[in-house]
Amino acid sequence: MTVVDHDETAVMFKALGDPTRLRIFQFLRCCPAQVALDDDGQARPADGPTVGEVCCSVFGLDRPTSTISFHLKELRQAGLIQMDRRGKHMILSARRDALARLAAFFDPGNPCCSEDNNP
Amino acid sequence: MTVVDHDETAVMFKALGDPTRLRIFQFLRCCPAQVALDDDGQARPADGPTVGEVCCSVFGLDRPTSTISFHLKELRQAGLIQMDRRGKHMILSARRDALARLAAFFDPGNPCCSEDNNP
DNA sequence: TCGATAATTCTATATTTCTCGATGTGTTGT
DNA sequence: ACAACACATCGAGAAATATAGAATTATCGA
Repeated sequence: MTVVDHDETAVMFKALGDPTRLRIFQFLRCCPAQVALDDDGQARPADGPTVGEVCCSVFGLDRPTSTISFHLKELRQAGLIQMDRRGKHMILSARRDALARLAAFFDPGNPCCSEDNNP
Repeated sequence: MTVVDHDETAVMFKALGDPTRLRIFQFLRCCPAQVALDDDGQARPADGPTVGEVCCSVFGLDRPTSTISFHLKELRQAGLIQMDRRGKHMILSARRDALARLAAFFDPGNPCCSEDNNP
């Protein structure tokens, strides 16, 4: 059984608790980055929305990129998104492990009363 | 397909984004209130943890009830919990519709790219 | 190397949030 | 009616957060 760390999970929820960040996250979730295989065999986002594109698509130019940058940092530090440099751009993508973790948190079949969650 | 209101969902996430509230919510989720049938045939929590019990179980007496009250109000206003008066006590319970909504939000099968979510 | 582009960091400010003690409200038992 | 109990609300203070503009870093192309 997966041990759920409440504090880490709370950080994720807090990150998603801001409407601006939630819109960004939903946008990224819906525009999955193409993946390419690394030299190591690791899958890495090879193409996808950039910071500017998110800023434009989600907010229609009426917000400075510094604000978006701030929110992207929050999402990244919460473990919700990944940012990979691609030349001058940064490629953004939602982290699937984060999505899986949150999905598991709300899974009705999840035995939440185990000692993992109620120490 | 259910239309997802981002702002309302963000309010839920914000409510769960505080460690104190997340612990309360998890506690309530794991201690489901017994339900009784109302005169109208409506199911209502008939028994379950009270404010004082939550305060004691989750925080071990080292917090004033006013603080817990503040967080319970946040959870209630976010639509995450229900509070029913039972004499001097308040019976607390996690709202199943909220849980279902959040579960649907993270459901991998959820077609998040529909116009519902990307206006 | 220089300029242009993309994005981050810095600084300041306004707002919100969390916390706690004191006070208030509602209910039960006597 | 009155005291005791459970909980909510109020008020204040400290801390965190969101926002935007200015300055900075990093990368690419000429």
